[in-house]
Amino acid sequence: MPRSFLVKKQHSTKKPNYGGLKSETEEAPCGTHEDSLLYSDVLPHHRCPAQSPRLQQRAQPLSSSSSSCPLPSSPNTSPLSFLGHSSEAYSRSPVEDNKPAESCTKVNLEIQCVTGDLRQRESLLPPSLPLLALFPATPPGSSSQESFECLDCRKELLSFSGLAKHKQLRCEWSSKKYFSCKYCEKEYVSLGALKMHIRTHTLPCVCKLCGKAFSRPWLLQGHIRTHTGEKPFSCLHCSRAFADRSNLRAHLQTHSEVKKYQCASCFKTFSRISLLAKHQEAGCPLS
DNA sequence: CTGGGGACGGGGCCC
DNA sequence: CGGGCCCCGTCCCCA
Repeated sequence: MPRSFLVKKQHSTKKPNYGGLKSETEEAPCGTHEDSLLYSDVLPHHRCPAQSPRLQQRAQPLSSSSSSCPLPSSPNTSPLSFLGHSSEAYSRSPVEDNKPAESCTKVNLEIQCVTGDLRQRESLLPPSLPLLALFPATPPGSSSQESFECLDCRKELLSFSGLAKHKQLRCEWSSKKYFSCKYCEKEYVSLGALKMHIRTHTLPCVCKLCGKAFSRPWLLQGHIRTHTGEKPFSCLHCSRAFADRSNLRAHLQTHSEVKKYQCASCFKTFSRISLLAKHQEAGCPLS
């Protein structure tokens, strides 16, 4: 599992300096803090068809140049900047400046999603660039009969109204919605999942003792136990206690005669899959 | 080198 | 829909 969002990134120091984190997030303490979802947090990446894994299969060659994807796709670029809106107004977040997060939550949220809906896509385009001009279903010179192609399912319709009706009522792909994270490339089918994921970027839960930031309250609670020394998870087989349930679970493996993870070659068992992996990487003598 | 503990992460599930 | 919790997992450190 990638740990790119881990706060702890200084491998050489056991006690990382969280001063920088504190300055950015201390005004958004967990528990009272509401997720600071801004426009830019939940606005979709403006993917051209070729950017979507699903759409990629059906992507048609729109153009040989990068202009085939006229919409901005960089997560660092305000998706609305090209619409004439103030880029700053839509891209600021607690991570990017030191404004109290609470002030950001007052922003009237406009949740959009990546969808195949023609009207929504069109609304994201500059008024000067009609959608059909960007994605002609009939390449110039290839046919005399003009048609309108659904970009999502490749079905061709004879009229614009037919295309609109198709997308509204019949196109299976057009009803699929995607919520994209502006900080990374991840996509989610629900807004709730995306909001939770965004917390791994914004890290709204801040330890008041050391300033370290976490994505979720219970992670902070677990961290606070490292300060207080509280160990609520006790082993039933010995006197040991743990601050973390996962660590108790791992500890319970040490009491087990047969460990959970077994080498298929020598049948030696290990309490952790990482130990089994090490055993196999080092070269099992019987393998 | 191995095994175990500590700290922490993300996704999913339930309420 | 959001919060809390659980599960599974990783990485680091140390004996």
